[in-house]
Amino acid sequence: MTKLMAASSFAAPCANAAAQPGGFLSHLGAADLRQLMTLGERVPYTSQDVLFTQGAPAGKCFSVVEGVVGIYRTECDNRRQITSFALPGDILEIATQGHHEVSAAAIGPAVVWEIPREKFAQFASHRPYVLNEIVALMATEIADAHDKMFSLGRRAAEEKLIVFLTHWRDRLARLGRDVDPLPVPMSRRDIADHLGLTVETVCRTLAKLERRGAIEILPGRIRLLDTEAVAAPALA
Amino acid sequence: MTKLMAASSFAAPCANAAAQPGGFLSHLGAADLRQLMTLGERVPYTSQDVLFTQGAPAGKCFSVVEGVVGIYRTECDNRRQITSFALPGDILEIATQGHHEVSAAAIGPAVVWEIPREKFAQFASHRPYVLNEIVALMATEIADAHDKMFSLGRRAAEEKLIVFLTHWRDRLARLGRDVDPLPVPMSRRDIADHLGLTVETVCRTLAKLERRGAIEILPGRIRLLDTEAVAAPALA
DNA sequence: CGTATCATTGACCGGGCTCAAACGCCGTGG
DNA sequence: CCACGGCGTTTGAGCCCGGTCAATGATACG
Repeated sequence: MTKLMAASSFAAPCANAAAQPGGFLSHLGAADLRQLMTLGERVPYTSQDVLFTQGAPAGKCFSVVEGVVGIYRTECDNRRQITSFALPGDILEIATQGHHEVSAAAIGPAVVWEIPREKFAQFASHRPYVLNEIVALMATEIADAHDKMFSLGRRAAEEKLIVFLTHWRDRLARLGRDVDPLPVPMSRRDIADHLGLTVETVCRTLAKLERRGAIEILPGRIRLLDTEAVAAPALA
Repeated sequence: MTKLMAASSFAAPCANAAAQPGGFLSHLGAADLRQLMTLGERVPYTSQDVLFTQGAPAGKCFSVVEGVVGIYRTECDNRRQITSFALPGDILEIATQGHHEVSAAAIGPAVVWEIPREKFAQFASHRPYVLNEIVALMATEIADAHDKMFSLGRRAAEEKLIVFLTHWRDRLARLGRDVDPLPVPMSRRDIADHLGLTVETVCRTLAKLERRGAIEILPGRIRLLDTEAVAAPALA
């Protein structure tokens, strides 16, 4: 019933695609990928490290290689809204011009592949198909944002949690991870700031779901039991 | 204190850029624009008309020419989240592949320029700079989405209203509209569904703001008085 | 003039927030 | 090795913002 942060389980090497800078640009040829690698560098971060800050000039693009990175927007330094959790293969700030509109920080240990904006622009300039990839990527990012806006504006606490957990499970599963006891590396505060709730409400709602037999809370993990039934009315 | 829908004020021709299909592609040459025009068509809509529906196959791109178009996502047909209000010059579903992720409906009379997806893709395929425009456009759309997520998750009702009104004013002002008595063509329900509130809360909060002297409620319009002072702590 | 829809206001309630305390885990230093 | 303190989690008590239900007024429309 208590917490025993098993962060290492998340920094574990992943067997598949995302180990390269462009799990996203998987449509690129091997030669392109190799050259792209040389233009950027792998940067390791430890828990809570900040990759970039809202308002700062945007000089690089980022791609998560290992771990989880939280993307968030703050105001007055007290209120925070985590807009997404980036996983290996996800790209950050690929089209940001000028200044960062959001901040990013590592949730636990992480490795990020970083490339200066000009170098990437130059690389893409004579590879028109790369732009198409980027457009497709941004389109799915926008679709995700719409989903989250609906959740934030129109779902109750319990439904927010269930949808969040099932989506999180689906994303990890798509990366080939073991999700039976679903790893939940982010803190209760992170979850709260992502769903527009408070820490207390997150704890209470999770406890309620556990009492009802919908989930089982383990240290650093959550086992999803009959969320399908509970979430049925909650799915699109 | 009551409502006298002055929708016509919003269908009024606008003097500047957005009268063309691509207020967005304003960087295009005149020749390009003229050809683009011939590939699409101007379609008039009346209030509440649906442009496209979430889940339907996406066959066209849209660009608002006159009026306001609400973009929304629904679930179970009762809950609705309006993710944005599109104004003249705004592009809709430009990069959507497959099916629409959202629906769109006219808020009052509107004129929309529509082009089949294949035709636009063909037009853009040998004009690489068009893709760059699209990427920039989507980047600002994503930044807007982050703003809205913050509002939905971390702002109280009063702050949501104030921020919404000031942003709306700024957008209209950028289009060269008269915003002193700020036109508010959307219904209270639309505003509620955009801010994650109920109709009653929107009414009550607006009334409270009026009582406090921050705004003045007129039929179809709202005059912003000292929102600067009230909104000061609410701005980023 | 009757009807439907929207806006507004009131009464009431409840979900989620606030404040507070207890607990477990971990790192630190004696 | 253990005591201590800090941090994150959990749980309780109480309250308030905002939702629900309901009634009234106002407006557009047929």
